[in-house]
Amino acid sequence: MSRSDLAGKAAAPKIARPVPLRESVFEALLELIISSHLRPGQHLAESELAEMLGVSRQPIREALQLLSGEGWVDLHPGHGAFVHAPTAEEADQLLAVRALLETEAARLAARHHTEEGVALLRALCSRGLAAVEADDVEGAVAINSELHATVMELSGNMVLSDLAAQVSRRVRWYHTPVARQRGRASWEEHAALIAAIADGDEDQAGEIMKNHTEQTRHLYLSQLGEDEPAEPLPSKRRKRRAPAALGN
Amino acid sequence: MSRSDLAGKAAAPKIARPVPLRESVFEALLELIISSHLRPGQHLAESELAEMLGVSRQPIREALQLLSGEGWVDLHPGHGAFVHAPTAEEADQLLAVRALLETEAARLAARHHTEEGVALLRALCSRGLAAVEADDVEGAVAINSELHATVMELSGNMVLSDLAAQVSRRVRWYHTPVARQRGRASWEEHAALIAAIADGDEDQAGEIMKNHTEQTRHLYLSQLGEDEPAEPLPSKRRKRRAPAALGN
DNA sequence: TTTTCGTCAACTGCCTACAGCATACAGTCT
DNA sequence: AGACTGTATGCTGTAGGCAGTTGACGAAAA
Repeated sequence: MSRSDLAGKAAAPKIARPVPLRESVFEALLELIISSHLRPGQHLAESELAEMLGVSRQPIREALQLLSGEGWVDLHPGHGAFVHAPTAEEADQLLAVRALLETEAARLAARHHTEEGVALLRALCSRGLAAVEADDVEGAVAINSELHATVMELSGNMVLSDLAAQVSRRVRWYHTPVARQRGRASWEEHAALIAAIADGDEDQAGEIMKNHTEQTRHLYLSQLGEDEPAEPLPSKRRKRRAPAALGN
Repeated sequence: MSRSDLAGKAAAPKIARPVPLRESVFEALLELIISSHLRPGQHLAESELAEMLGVSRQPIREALQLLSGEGWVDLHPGHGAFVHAPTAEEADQLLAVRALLETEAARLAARHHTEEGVALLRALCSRGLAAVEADDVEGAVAINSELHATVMELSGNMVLSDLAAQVSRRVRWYHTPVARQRGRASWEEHAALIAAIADGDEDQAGEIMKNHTEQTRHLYLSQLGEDEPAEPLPSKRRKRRAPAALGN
């Protein structure tokens, strides 16, 4: 009797992770991409990567698929993988979508706010402020991410949260040191946001988050405009997958 | 010299598609999942699927990764793949997010509207209406999808468009025959939406799309409430990657 | 010189095979 | 009887290898 006949059993497997090789490869390649050791548009030969990382081609292939799913590389069937070439236009769109998702999350968080949730946010906020005061930029950035992620969690919409996380990861392409520039102001906005959430004031929370994210967006863009020499490819239209047949 | 040294070359390869096996497998498995031949929570043994489809495990693995990326299956490292167990809660969240994305798209489409775009929408709308009049449900559904996809395109935000497409595909889990129920009303809303877009009236377009999608959402949910025996678990908060324990 | 065709190297997609775990079962001990 | 442990089976993760195809380079023809 094969295990798959036990439909519905699906007892939650232990999350003791042997950390499959594919994930290490994923991390390694991601690091190479972010650090620009693998450059945008570059063709990624599986054999080459396999040799470079000392593994076989199989884990490489799977890691590439994961990377493709998050938008780091483009997979062209029969032609291999290419490092995704980010454009200023795409960055703008990415940040706009992120703003949209986060704004909605803030509204929902305000609607469903709980004691513990607000307490958690407040704790993060003061930790973040402390980090800023101590000039601990790395720490502040980390806490900032955590705070935003927490707001997403508190929205109660897991789908929204997952999507936002995905988008946020992609923004890492443009890892300009924006956080350094916002400093205190950003954390004051956070405090105001938390207050609005605690009051259950949806509109206020949404408005604050909107301004907050839009401001980050403008900062990113001005930063990009400087050091990005603009993309060589003029934003080619991607092939479309079959549309989802569903009714409205 | 290896080909990958030619960074920046990245000439978009011809999209002459030999249709890799992995994609056929993807389609086949998706069909099996949607048709409930593979049931939610079921463990998918690679060897079994491989034998069933007459291919080796490799394309199966890759197809499973693709399916995982779109939320159809859950991958648990070291434990294999499980058919994702959708819940009413998730459906609600999915539809809420879709409404959010489509509403924003409608606003943007109104802002950036063009002659051709509006003409395209009008054509689709009348075709859709004709299909409804002719009781061609399948056709109407297809045209409806195309119309919504077109609005997404016209928003000019490719990231937003892709994300919405992804979400819309996931909604196919809940492929209740909603379209049959909305009928004419839906297409009248479409017409109003197009008029607002043509006028460049963002707020109006956004409002119409919001109502439009929210209505669909309510219809879906009421439908789900009926024929879905409702998930056994009373909307348990999802753990990190723990599978939805189904049918205990 | 420019164009076309043939040859060739390299790469992708796929298959087979093996090692390491995880789960299930049976036998043993308390 | 119940709990525990050893064993066996099946599955995943990975390696290695082969066939088909793509793209590039160079030679021959216009």
